[in-house]
Amino acid sequence: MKLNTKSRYAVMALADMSKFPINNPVSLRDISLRQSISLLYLEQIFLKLKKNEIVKSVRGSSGGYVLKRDPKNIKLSEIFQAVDQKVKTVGCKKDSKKGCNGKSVKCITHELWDELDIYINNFFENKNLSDLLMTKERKN
Amino acid sequence: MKLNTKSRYAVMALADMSKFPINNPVSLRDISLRQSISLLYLEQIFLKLKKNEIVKSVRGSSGGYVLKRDPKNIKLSEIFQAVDQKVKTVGCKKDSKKGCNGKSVKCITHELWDELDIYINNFFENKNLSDLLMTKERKN
DNA sequence: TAATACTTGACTATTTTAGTCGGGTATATA
DNA sequence: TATATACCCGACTAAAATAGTCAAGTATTA
Repeated sequence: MKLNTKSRYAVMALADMSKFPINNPVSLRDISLRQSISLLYLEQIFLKLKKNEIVKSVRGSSGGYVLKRDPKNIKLSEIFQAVDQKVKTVGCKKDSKKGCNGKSVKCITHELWDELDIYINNFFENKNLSDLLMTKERKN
Repeated sequence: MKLNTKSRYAVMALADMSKFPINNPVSLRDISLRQSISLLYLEQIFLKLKKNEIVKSVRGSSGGYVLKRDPKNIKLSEIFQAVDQKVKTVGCKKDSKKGCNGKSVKCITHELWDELDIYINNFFENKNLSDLLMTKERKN
């Protein structure tokens, strides 16, 4: 059970941005340097974040990306969805009336995986970007 | 974020076994047929479960595998550990005093991933094999 | 007009996953 | 005691997913 780098980097990059005054464009180059994430990879990730209305872009020199909303209003679950990281622990379809793996009955552990999905999603639903910063501040 | 088949099959197979009287060897062939899991793959999985003292084997004709403990006392977290499925959502080492990715500081989201790991592990710590069967019975 | 920075699709190497294969050994029962 | 059943185990492999890179742009500002 592992998180992929895309989601991890997305959260890291957005957390990085949150530390700067809103409306102040932050360039991917800077994020790349500060967080040690490949610039080219970041570009890929931010396109998705943009499409999903989490950030907006400011083109041209001294441009960059800007959070589209207050960090308080950006849930981690949104970020994950944006970068295609579904939290879907197994193949058999969630809530499917039909069975799993083409059979006519639900697999014996079906309810368990459904429950797990909900449980994990819940974690991300209840955390927003500003929560991350607060934790950080308390510690240092 | 996805569960691998090894852990899923392990739980499915053990849940299947739990339905039979304890001390009655259940053959992998039967589990394979009932749960539609490749026999050869099951063998791989059960070797691990055996090494980790979750089942014991009865060799020879009319042999099979037997749960080593009451289903009530087999936590899902044990099963996951047995089949090498660490719940470790990211690369940076849990609780590491040093930084992440070879840097001297913790990555900005480090605490978050630690928290997530604990959260998920908690789910598996608090569920045992017999819980699965009970859910099943309530529903049918 | 040069430099900065976003835009986009296609491509690729690496790693992980999900198995299979082959050749065993042990034991019950006919 | 033969034989079928069932566990044992390491090595191998195809396919999919991941984690990026590359090339060739466009927009904007200093």
